[in-house]
Amino acid sequence: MTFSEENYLKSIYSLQKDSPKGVSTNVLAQYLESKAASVTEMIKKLDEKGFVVYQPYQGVLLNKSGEQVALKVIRKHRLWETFLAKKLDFSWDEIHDVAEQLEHIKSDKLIKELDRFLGFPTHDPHGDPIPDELGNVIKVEKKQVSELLPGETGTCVGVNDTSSSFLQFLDQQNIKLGTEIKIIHLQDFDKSMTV
Amino acid sequence: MTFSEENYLKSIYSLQKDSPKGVSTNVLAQYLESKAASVTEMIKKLDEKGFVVYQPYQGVLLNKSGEQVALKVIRKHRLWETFLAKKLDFSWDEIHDVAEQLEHIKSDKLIKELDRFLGFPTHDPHGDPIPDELGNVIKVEKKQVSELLPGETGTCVGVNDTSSSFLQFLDQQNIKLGTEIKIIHLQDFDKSMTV
DNA sequence: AAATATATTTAGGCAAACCTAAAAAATATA
DNA sequence: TATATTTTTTAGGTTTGCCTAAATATATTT
Repeated sequence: MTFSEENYLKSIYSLQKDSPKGVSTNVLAQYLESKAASVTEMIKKLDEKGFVVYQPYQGVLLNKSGEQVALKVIRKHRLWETFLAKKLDFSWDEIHDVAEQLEHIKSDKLIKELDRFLGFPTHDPHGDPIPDELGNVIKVEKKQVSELLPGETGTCVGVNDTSSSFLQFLDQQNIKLGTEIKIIHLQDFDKSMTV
Repeated sequence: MTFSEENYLKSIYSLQKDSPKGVSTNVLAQYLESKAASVTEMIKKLDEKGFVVYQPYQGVLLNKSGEQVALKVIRKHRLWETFLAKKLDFSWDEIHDVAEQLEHIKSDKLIKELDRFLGFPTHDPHGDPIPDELGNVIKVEKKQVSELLPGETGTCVGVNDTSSSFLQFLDQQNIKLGTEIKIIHLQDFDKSMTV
């Protein structure tokens, strides 16, 4: 399993939730910052190897085996993100790029020991659940801040926009994971305030 | 700088101590478990890029720039080995293969933070010195156990043979880093005993 | 010094992963 | 439905890093 193959499987995993009939070549290419022709080539190979189901012009979906690989990579990614944030003083917006590299390290013992060292965390610093060794993922009910009404309160469990600028903005506002957010007033043009 | 290029520079660094006039193509090929033709190709590229001095048929040596890269990779390798051994319960003989992968992760902040997290270690679990950020390496006077005379005492600071079987043998004999070794009796056929 | 042996380089190939440009299929529009 | 547009695939190239086999240079023997 090469780095590139792992990245394809991980990307298909993320994208197939929104396109359950098949992830299109173009969408995948854009997500991977690659070209459609490269994607066609790779998913044909992944199909031959038995990780995905690919039907020309119909898009691609993971099968059981591909999903297990994707979940293992995601597990590693999120464990490393947790390590970087909790043990190494990395800030929210710095962990992703490094975890993107660390997730490809091959060593079952390493995953196991890292998990133990971190105290078997269930969620990463972005609030996303960490799949367990068997590939099971805990689902959390999430609401968008925009869905909250004035007076309502929620706990920040994650973010959708992971751009550096947005994460830095949150740090500046002292909004972290677990921070309670209360909508004090809602302007007509959608303006909310935090407590 | 690719993984492969880093491995070449690291290998040349290790080998050039014993062949200060130039590391031969064949020796390098054997060390890297590769073939002479592949080595010739790569060192020509590294020469063009300005990391080594290569003269056909005369072998290859690192220049300043190549040495700095090699030392940085070695620094990362040894910091990761320290991490695996001290924080993740990896045994002496298990750390090398994983560190071999981790040493190629690219992030200056990661090295810095890992160093701090480990308490700025000066030596790795094998007793080898960890180069500092500037590439300076502490030299330790080492003696071979075979150079000690009966009655003399020394402290174990490292091993030369890093094979699994030998490291397991040492574990079994309860010989660790820092273990004091005293030669009690020396048989004619070179047989020593520990205290 | 000539012949043989060894080490090194050159030449030509291969697989992975990417690319552009052209062809073909699917979808949308008139 | 026929035409135009978009999406996807195919065909042909490129780079990196590896290989084998053949050619060439160096080293060792005799």
